[in-house]
Amino acid sequence: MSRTADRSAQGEALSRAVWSVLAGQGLERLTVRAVATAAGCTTGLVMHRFPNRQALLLHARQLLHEMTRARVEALEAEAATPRVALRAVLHQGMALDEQTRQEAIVWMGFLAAAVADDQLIEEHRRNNRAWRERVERLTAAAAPEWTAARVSAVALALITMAEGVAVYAAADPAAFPPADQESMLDAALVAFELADGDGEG
Amino acid sequence: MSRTADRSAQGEALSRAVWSVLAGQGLERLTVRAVATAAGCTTGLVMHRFPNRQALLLHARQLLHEMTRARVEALEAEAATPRVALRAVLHQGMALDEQTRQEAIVWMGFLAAAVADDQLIEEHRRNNRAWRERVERLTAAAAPEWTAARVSAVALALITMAEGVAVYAAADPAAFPPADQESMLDAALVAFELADGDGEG
DNA sequence: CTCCATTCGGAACAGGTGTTACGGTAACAG
DNA sequence: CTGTTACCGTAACACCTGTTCCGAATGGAG
Repeated sequence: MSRTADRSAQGEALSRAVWSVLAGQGLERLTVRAVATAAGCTTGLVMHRFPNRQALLLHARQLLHEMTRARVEALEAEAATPRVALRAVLHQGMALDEQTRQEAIVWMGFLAAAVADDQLIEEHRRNNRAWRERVERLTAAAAPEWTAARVSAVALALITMAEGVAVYAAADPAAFPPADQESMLDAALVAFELADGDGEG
Repeated sequence: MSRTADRSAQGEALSRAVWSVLAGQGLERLTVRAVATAAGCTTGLVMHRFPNRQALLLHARQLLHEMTRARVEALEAEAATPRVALRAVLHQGMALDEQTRQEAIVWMGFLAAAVADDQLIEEHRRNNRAWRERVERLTAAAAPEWTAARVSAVALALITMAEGVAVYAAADPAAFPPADQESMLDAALVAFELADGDGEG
């Protein structure tokens, strides 16, 4: 049965085409024809894979989440300590190279599209809450003596900082070079007493 | 000469209509007709006030910046100490009520639109750099003994945190209530030793 | 009042949009 | 080989987009 494999492979290719258009031309030019051109096919194929444009966007959004989730879990698994894991997970969310910069633009494009799309906003909220819980869990593991309230506040600060700087750097890479982002992250981890090397008790 | 006053008043009314559509219907439905409907006029008036849609969006973007700048400068002027000013300026940037929540959505919408619009992205970068310089100046005043590098890193952390949480809360108000945002901000200010009441030397 | 300039509503236009339906074609079963 | 089936490119469809343009109001000047 190579048919289902082909179908899912095509779905992934089309989702990547959605990301490509979203990153390169913006939400306003994210048309079915632009996606088809980016994927090297025609609108016919697109509309045979997905019932409509909304479903195409939703699938691309879900696949983006799934890929970042896999990447983050790999980083978490190979980290020696919770603090290393926390830093690695936050680090990968910033816009440090062209790849992550485009991801930030795409993430923002989906968020802007979600304003008028119930399914997309629901997907965003589900993913975002899972993301928050992950960072809260890592923060709690990195500072076991903290209260739940402090864990929540600090985790929220770290999350919004990483996502915020990713969006900032995506929109103005020259003004927010990777070194600035990293020194910001490390300054925050030190300030919150979450840097590797701090006492943990 | 009530004509120029009328013109600028109409320009402002149309810009507010742009914000309204952007906040309520999203970037994809931000059409000239939708703006005209929101402003209670026809497309004819819109196209007589602005040469094209791009100029309309740019004016709305500039007006948004001008209003937030005025609000921030008023907060800064009435603050007793640099630390109070810093907190107030960061505080107003979060999404704590319906007004600021919509502003965050509009800000994000403009940013998403700027991906394919050279003038909008230039405007965003100019405004963003001015914003960064303002917070760096406030941070330096709040912690005079710091090095420029530390001021820059901490200011960037505070900026991205406030803007990031605004976007998060705008997209999911139930998950990020004002209390969470404020405790996050205060936790960060305490951690960076910028809270009112800390020693300043 | 007339005359004129300005303003703006509304229709019209060309082009682009999402979506549908029709044919051809390639692969596979017999 | 033939017949069938799934697949997908192509061309249409109706609608919506930004923009242009014409004519009708409006209001002040002489």
